[in-house]
Amino acid sequence: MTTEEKIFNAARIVFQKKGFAGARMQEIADEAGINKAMLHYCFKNKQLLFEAVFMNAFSQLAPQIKEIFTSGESVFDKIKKFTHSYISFVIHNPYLPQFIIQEMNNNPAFVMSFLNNENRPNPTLLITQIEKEIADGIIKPVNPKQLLMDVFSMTVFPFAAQILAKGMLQISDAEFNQMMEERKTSIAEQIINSIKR
Amino acid sequence: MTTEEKIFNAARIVFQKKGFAGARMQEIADEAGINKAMLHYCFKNKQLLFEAVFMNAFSQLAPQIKEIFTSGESVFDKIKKFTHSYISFVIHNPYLPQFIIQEMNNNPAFVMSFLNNENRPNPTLLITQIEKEIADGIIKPVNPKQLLMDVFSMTVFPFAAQILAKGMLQISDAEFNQMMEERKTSIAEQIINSIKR
DNA sequence: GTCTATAGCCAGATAGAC
DNA sequence: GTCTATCTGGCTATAGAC
Repeated sequence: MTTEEKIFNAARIVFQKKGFAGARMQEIADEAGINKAMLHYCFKNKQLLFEAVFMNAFSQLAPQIKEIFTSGESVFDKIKKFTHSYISFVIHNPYLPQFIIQEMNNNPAFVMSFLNNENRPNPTLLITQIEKEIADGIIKPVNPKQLLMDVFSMTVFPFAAQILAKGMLQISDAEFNQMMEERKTSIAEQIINSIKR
Repeated sequence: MTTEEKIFNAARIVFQKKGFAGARMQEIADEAGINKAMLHYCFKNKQLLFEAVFMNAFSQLAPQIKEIFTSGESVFDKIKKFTHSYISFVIHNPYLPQFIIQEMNNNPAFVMSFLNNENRPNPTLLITQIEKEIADGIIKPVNPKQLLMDVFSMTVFPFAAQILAKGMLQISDAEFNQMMEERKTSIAEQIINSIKR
């Protein structure tokens, strides 16, 4: 593993746990097992190191969103695939959702820059598809955006609010993971069941 | 409005927007329209000021959780009441959920201290009640904790991930509020519909 | 490329006048 | 109580030896 990779991985851990403002360059250096000066040698400054980490985090999740937004399958299949692939991935990167949401709130301007480029996932096609399947009598009449909000909510929230959820519902780490395994299929089942004709 | 109240309100605004680590005492003082030294005169230090704000934020939401956890109504009625009252409140305090979730992640140890006291909302009774209504044939067999996770997810997530959700689904502030109004009733309808016998 | 030492700045906190 | 001025520590960033 190159020094740059060691720094990058350490930075990911620290930034995801503390956020941009709370992270300390010294802590990242310690985590990487190298000297603080190397961070600046490799990544110039804190902001650029952060942007590298954030962009990487975002790019790991974006393809799955893009898939549900643009693939040619039926709406039901898309929902099934999304919940399954998203949870499968994020169960091994449990701090990613909260990290992204947090930094979006703390620094919306910066983040919007690459939510507004032409590569951002665009829901228009999927919304049109939902409207078409409603017209075809496959799906009950629903607000397509509400449907998408439901899917994202049920899938992402348990991870984004992980500590709160564990504390409130009094569930252990093991039980949490077990529940998320179940949700890979149960979320799609419930939603599809409630909207199918 | 007393000076203390001016400071407290300013602190709430800044802390909720920037988080503990990102907030600056100077910014809070400017927001309050008073001098930085007054912050320390009134609240001793940044940590204590933050704790006052956080505890206040948490105590505004806790009663609604307690209500669903302990009141004597049916499970269906509880779900209906919770989604309605939670959204009604939070629509006027839209940064509260994200604020609480963020600081829980950044500083779990501190927050757990008052999630672990005897006053914390305890879900045990509600879980028992759900199991009873399942045994009575009112509710289909489901994992009670998954059911609660569903309710919280659908209700809280849109606010917690507000900026992300607005960006992804391309919805304006007005449209967002309109959607949340609909969700006051639609969430409960969908969930109840999917679990009732 | 990797380190030590340090510059320079900024934010939290305090002293002290009024 | 409210202010101005200042101290102090810690953090980002850099200079410079090896």
